[in-house]
Amino acid sequence: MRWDSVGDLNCSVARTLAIVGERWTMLILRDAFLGHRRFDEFQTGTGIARNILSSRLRALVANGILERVKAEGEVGRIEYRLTKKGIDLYPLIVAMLKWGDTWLADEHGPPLTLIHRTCGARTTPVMVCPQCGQHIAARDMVAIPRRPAHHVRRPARGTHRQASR
Amino acid sequence: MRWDSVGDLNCSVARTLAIVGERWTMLILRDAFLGHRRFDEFQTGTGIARNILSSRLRALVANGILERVKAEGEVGRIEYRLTKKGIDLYPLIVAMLKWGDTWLADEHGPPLTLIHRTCGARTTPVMVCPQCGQHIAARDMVAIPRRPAHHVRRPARGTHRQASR
DNA sequence: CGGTATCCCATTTGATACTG
DNA sequence: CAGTATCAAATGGGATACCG
Repeated sequence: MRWDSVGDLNCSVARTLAIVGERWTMLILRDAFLGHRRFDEFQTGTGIARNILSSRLRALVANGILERVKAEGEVGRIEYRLTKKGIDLYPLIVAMLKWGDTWLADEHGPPLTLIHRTCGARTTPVMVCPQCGQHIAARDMVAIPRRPAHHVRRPARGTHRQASR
Repeated sequence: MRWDSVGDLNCSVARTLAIVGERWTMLILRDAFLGHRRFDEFQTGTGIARNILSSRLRALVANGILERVKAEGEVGRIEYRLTKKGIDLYPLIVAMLKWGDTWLADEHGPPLTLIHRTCGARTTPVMVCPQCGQHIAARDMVAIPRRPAHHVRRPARGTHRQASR
C-alpha cells in the first residue's frame, strides 16, 4: 500500500498518522506547544531545512492545525498559531513526552518538567476512564469495530485493501 | 539536521519520535494492540511491503518494544509480542485514536469503540492531572526545562545544534 | 523576516521472486 | 509461515542562493 492511501483507511489511528505522522511535523508541533510561532523560531527550534519546514507548515495550515496570521503591530510579521484542532493534539505530545521520560531518559532525568498551573503541582498527566476514574491499562480496554460482522470488500484494485479498524 | 540525530536531542518527544515516529511503525503497533502477533497478520493488517515490515519489526525488537518469541505448540511459528515498554505506548495510540475520532471521522462515526472492561463502560480515556484530578488542557500546563538558565553550547560542528527541551 | 527555487544525492518504497 | 534478495522508481532531504 502507498502511504498516501493510509489516510483513506477506515481507522482513526491511520487517518491521524496520515496527517501528523510525518516525523518533522510532530517536532514542529512540539515547538508550537512550547510557544513558538514564527518561521525562524521553528527553523532553529527543530533544525529542519527551510524548504521542508515551509512545506510542512503549509500542510499543517491546510489541515487546519495551525493558522497563519499576520501579526499585529509589526508589519510583515507572520505567526503560526495552533487552532483548536491543533491544541487538541496536546495529549499526543504529552504521551510521547511521558514515554520518553520513562523509557529513554538519561542519567540527568527528564529534560522537561510539567507543572499544572491550576493546581500548582509538578505533575505528569495520566489517562483515566472518565466513567469510573480508574487508570487506563491497555489490557483493560476492548476495541469494538463499528460494524462487527459486516466486512465490505471492494472490487480490489491492485493491492488496495480495506481495513475495518 | 539529519533525522538520525534527532534521537540525540535532549528532548523526550524527539527521542520518542526517533523510535516510533516512523510512519509504518505506529501502524504496526496499532495492530499489535489489536492482538496481532504474526508476520503475516501484520502484513495484511497494515498493507506494508514485506521487506519494510521485516525491517520495522527488527527495529521494534531491537528497541525492546516487541519481543520475538517462538510460539509453543506450532513449530516454526514466530510471534511478536508487546513488551512492558511496548504496552506503555498505549496512551499514544489512544491519543491518536481519539483525535482521529474527533476531527477526522466521516458520517458513520468512529470506526472503533473502546470499552473499559473493569467498569463496563463504553468510554474514551481522558487525560487528567493525577494530583488534582482535573482534566488537562494544554493552556494549563507549563513546561520547565531541567536547567533553566544553563545553556550548553557545543563547539558547533556543522549545523549541529543542541536543543535543551 | 518569511519564505521560494534549484540542484542533486541518499534513502525509502513497492513489487516481485525466491528460500528454509 | 517467516522471512531475504534484488532492483527500479519515487520521495525526501540538505545546502545554497535568491526574492519581496
